[in-house]
Amino acid sequence: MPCIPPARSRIVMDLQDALKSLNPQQLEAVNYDGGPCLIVAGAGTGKTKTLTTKIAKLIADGYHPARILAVTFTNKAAQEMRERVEALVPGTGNRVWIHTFHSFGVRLLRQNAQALGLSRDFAIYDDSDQKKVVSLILEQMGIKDPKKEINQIVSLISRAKDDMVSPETMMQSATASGLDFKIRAAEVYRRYEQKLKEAGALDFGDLLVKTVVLLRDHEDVRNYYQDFFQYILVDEYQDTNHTQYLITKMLAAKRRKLCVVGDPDQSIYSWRGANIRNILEFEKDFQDVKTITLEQNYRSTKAILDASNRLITKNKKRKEKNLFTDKSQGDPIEVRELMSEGDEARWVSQNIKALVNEGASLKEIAVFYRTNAQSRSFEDSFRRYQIPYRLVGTVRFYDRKEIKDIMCYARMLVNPADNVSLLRIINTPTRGLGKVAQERLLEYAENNHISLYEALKNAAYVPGLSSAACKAAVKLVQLFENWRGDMLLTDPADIFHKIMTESGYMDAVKAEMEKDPEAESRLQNLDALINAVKEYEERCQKGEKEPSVADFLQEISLLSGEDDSQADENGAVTLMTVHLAKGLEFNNVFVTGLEENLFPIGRDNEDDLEEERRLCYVAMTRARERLFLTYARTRRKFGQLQDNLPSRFLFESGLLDESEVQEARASQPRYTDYHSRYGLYGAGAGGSYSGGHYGGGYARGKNNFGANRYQTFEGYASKSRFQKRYDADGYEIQEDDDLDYTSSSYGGSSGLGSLYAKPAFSRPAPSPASASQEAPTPPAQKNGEPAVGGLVKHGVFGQGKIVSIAGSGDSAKITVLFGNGVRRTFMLKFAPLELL
DNA sequence: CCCTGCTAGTTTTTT
DNA sequence: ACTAGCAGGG
Repeated sequence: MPCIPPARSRIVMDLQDALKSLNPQQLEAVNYDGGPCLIVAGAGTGKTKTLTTKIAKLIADGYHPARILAVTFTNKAAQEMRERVEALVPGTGNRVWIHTFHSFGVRLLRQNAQALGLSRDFAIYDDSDQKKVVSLILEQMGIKDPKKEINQIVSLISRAKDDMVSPETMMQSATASGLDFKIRAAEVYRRYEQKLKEAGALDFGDLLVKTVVLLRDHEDVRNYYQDFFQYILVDEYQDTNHTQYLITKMLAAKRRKLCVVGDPDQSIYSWRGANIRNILEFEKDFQDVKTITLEQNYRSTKAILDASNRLITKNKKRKEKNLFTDKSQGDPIEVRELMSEGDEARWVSQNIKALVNEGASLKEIAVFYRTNAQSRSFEDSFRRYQIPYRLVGTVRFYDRKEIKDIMCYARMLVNPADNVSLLRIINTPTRGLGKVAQERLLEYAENNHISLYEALKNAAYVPGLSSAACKAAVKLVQLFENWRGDMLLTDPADIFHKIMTESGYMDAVKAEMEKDPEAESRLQNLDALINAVKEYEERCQKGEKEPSVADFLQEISLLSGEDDSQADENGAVTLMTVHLAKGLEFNNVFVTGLEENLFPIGRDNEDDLEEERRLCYVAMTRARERLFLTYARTRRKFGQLQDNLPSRFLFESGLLDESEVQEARASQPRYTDYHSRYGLYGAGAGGSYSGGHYGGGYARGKNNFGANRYQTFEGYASKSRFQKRYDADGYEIQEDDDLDYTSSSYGGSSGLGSLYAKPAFSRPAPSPASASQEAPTPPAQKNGEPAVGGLVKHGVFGQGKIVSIAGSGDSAKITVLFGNGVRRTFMLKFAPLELL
């Protein structure tokens, strides 16, 4: 966890020491034990420390650890809080209820599944599952082009749930609006709820909605928890949504022992349904609120704090608050204009190198950007400069294909009605239940109001199902029934292992490795999954609960990327979106892409702009010592080159001066001019340039070559202390000119079609050019039966030897090793081979 | 069943 | 610019 350097977090402090180390406001927050309490904690003001100390103090004062509820924003934050409480009051860390709202919901819903008519082992659908459901519904509704609407509708449904809007209510307002799309969306929502119910599944939103319903409609349950929780603490309150607000309010209604902590200036999740009003109006929502503001910042230098403060005061809708620090002024903040995103990445890389030379540790360096897409240029550049990095929050472990596949098998075991999961793996690995068979089965299930799995069981009665498919179905059902029996006898890790092997999945991956060595990582991931299950089992042992597949599934479905990326954070630069940076801190921070239309990203109303500003504020306030801000004058978006202006946030924070920029730009040639002068641009590129009339060049490269050289001209509104580090000729980094000719074709008008100019080191083409000119070859099996070891001829690949023949009938496959080393597998019935 | 080539969507952020 | 997902052909 980068937010607390290990050296510091390992200091074991007892409660008395901790109390002594607090400032008066923090101490007041810790000691206050009256009614509802709002702690407005600015960036870097020791919020987590205050919260954990407060929990420890409550316990010391006689509150029962197991009857304190602390809600955090992420699982990772929950974990951290747990550790810190444990350090302060040993033996209690695992007893306090420390959860995210979602995992708290899971816990409550499991405990009270009966009251809601819910299975304890409900499945949890993530957004890809949601999408799948919506797409099935749209298909059923006969929408012609369903793909277009899926994302929009999923998002509408999720937002509706955040606000406790039912399908019926949504339909009413849709009808009132008269908009076709809205009416359709409301109808999809209704069917969606139906489908989830049938599948015994809850989506993320449901975890909160059902919790509200449970507490609201079941007086006994409500009473029980209102009494049970003696104290409730909610962190990151500025990012709570309406359902979370309702849960908080209901739980705290009786005892009124509620403490919420947050910073309105760091509210950055409105797009996910978070409602900043929750914190702004806390004092109206609850009577006799005690408000404590933490304003002393212990994190950043004065320079950093001042610039951040200047920026955030440009927001109109905020609670007045003025952070101050005892720290020194520190190094000036560096703002740097670069010509392109490639340049930006390169500049950042060079500065990272410089920082490291000065003794900085890589793990104390972070690069932030507004959109995930921006990570790419940094990754490229870091690889060239050999800077180790870790990318946070992109592909989650549990989102990887092979993991999801196996998880879907497991989900089917726990919950046979889970159609979405079954659809995913019904033919993975391929077992003869292809598209047609799936359609028949789905149709049958739909007509008879049974689950897909039931249909599979009744395969023999499904009209139109081929006998082969029927056999395959019986086999698959047998697999599932066997595993289900095994679940009673053996532990989850063993079940997962059985799934992987007995389903044929392992073999399929291994077979894939023959062709594609990359597949090996999939095997490793599967191995990692088994390990994860084993770790889970150990956790259960410690917590003295019985491990089960169902429980494991629920636990991991709430994990995000950061939660399981603890691997190898030592000695690596951190790359992440600004959103993920919330709550973290680093000695050295680069905030990149500070351009209009990117950061702030194009949003059209004042509220959205204010949120972008808060986002920038969050980014800047992550830095302890050094802060670097960069923007690129041109950037590629959707493959189009765009000219951008520096972000208004640079001006608002007083770090850049309008006139400074204009002056510098007036005296400098434009980027595109430069290229035209050097004739680097080919005809194909012209269209994408603002000028649009540069012709006559040769190739269209990625052109950072030119951009890099350009830096020798100098003279921008640069305040870089590092600018002199460029070599006099600007060529210093030999390998960094990504002028590659592979990425683009010669101008379309040249008539060369798809011929690419490959660099010398590219892989040799598998098919000889001469062969590709030949006419299609006649079908196979002209003369007798093929046999292993026999010789064949292929129109493109030439002569080859039969390596293996697998399967029989229509699905028989033949693998041939050709003279040029190419190995190919064909369907025997289609193979364009001639027996020799 | 597997490969290829084409198209469309992506790029705002995610518990 | 890049990719995933597909239709169509072998």
